[in-house]
Amino acid sequence: MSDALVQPVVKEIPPKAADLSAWYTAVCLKAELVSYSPVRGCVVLRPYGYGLWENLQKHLDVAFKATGHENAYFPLLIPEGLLLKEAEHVEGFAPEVAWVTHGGQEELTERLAIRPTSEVIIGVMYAQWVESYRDLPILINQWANVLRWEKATRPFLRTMEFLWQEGHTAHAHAQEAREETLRMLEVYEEFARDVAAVPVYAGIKSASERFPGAVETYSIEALMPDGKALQSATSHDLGQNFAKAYDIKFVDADQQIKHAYTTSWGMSWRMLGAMIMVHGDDRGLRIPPKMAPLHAVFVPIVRSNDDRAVAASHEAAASLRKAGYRVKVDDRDQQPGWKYAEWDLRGVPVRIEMGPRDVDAGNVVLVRRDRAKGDPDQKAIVPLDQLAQRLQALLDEIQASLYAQAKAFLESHTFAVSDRDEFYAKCKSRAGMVDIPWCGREACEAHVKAETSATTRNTHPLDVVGARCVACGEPATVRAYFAQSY
RNA sequence: CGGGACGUAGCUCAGCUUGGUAGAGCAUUGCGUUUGGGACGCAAGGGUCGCAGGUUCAAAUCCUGUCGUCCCGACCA
Repeated sequence: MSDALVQPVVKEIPPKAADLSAWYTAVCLKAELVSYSPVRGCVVLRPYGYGLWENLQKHLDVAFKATGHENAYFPLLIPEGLLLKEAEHVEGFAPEVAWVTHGGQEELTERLAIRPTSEVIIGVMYAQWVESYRDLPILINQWANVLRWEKATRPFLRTMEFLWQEGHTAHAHAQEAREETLRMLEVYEEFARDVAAVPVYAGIKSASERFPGAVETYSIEALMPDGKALQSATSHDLGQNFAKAYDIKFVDADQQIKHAYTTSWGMSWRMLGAMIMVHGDDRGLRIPPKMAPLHAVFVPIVRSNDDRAVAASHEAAASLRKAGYRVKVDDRDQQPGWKYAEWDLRGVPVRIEMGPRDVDAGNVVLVRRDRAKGDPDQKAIVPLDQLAQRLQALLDEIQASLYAQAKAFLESHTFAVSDRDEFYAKCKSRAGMVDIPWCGREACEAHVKAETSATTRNTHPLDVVGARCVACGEPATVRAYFAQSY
C-alpha cells in the first residue's frame, strides 16, 4: 500500500479503507458518540450519540404508533423460575445471562436474571391480562436497556448493556401473528432505507439462525464496507411456543380455550453502528440528515476588525430554528479550518459559512458534507432570504445521495452465482452478499461455514423451479444470501 | 472462550533489553497577534508509569497474579 493511502486525511482517524475496525472505533470515540467506561463491555452514550438514538426513537416510535402499538415498561429483573419455562429460549440465552444473587447482605432464595430480552416477563403478564378473544390483540412496545454477558464488545455493534426497543404482541390467530411479524419487518426495512439511508435485504432466517423459541425469524441485513453483513433488526413469529410456556390462554368466539399466538421484534442501537460504517469516510462520520442531531452548523468567519458575521450567524440560526431546523453556531475561538475539520468528523450534513464578504452581500455559503473537498458541487452561495428553502432542498438531496451511494455499493457487492467454486471463493474472500439457490439444510450451511466462515444471512423465495443448491447440489428450496456476519 | 498484541500526562507515543524514583509532540490555561480547510509568539500547569503482590539498598524497567482494551477466530441485537 502506498504512503498516500495510509496517511490519515484527518489526524484523529486512520483511513477507512486501510483498516475498517480501527477507523470505526476512532470515529465513534473522536466524534464523541461514545466513551469507554470503567465497566467492562459497557459504553457511555454521550450527548451527540444520544442525539442519534433519539432520532432513531422518534422515527420508529411514530411508525409503531401508526401501526397500532402502545408503549409500556416492564421490570428489568426476571425470577429464575419464570425464565426456565421455555426450554429453547433458556438454552439460547443461558450463556449470556447475568444474575442478581444478593439483596444488600442477604443472599436471595431465588436468583434474579437481568433481562437479556423480555419475552418471559411480558409473556407472564400477558397471561394475566388475557381471558377472552376480545382482549386480543395486545400490541405493546417497550423502549429499554438489556444486558447480555458478551465476551468481545465494540461500540454499538456489540456491548454488554445496550439500548433497544422490543415489541411484544399477542393474537388470537396464527395468520394474524404472522401478518404482524411481517408488518414490523417492513417498518424496519423502511426505517433503514428512508431514515438511516441504509439499504438492506429483508428475509427469513435459517433454522440455525432462528431466535431461541421462535417458529420463524425474519431479519434485515445490511452490508458493511468490509464485505461482512450486519443483522440490523429482527422480527419473530413465536407461534404458540411462549403462550404455552407462560400460559397465555383465552376463550375464543367458538367457546374453546386456546393458546394465543405471539410475536416479538426489536431494533437496537446496533443500527447506529450500521449507519456509521456504511456512510462514513476518511474525514469521519457522514450522518443522513434525518438522523443528524444537527442539520447544519454555522461557522462565522471573523477578522480582527470585523466580527459582524457572528451576530449575523446567530440571527440566521434563530430563524432556521423557528422553521424547525436543528442548527448551531460555532462561535468558539478557533480557526475556521479547525472547525471545518471538527464538524466534518462529526458528520453534520451541512456547514454554513458566513464571513465579512457574505455579510456585505447578504449571502451565506452552504457546504455539503457528503461531497469531497474541492468537488465543484460541494459549496453553493445562497442569498440569506432563501436560506431555509435551499437548506431543505440540500438536506433532501444529501439524504437521497447517501442512500444512493450505499445502495450502489450493496448492489455491486451482491453476487448471484450458480457455480459451486465461485460460490465458495466469493464467500471466503468476503466479497459481499452471495445469493444462491439453497437447499435449506443445516448440514449444508454448517459445511459452508466451516469452509468459508460465511453463513446464511437470510432467505427469500426461489424464483425458478427445479433449481439445485449451489453449495451442495441437493434440490433447492429457497434463495439465500450468504455472508460472513458481524 | 481460544490465539495474538497492548496498558507511561486529556490524546498519540518514547523510555524498559543493560533497575538509580519520568520525556516528546499534540491538547489544556494566560496574554498578544491571527481567522474563507486543523494559525503563530511568549509564559504556565499537568503523570509517581492500569491495579495488587514479589525480588532488590533501589522497580515504569525484572517476576507472579489480576483488571481492562484492541485485533483474529468461535457465539450473539
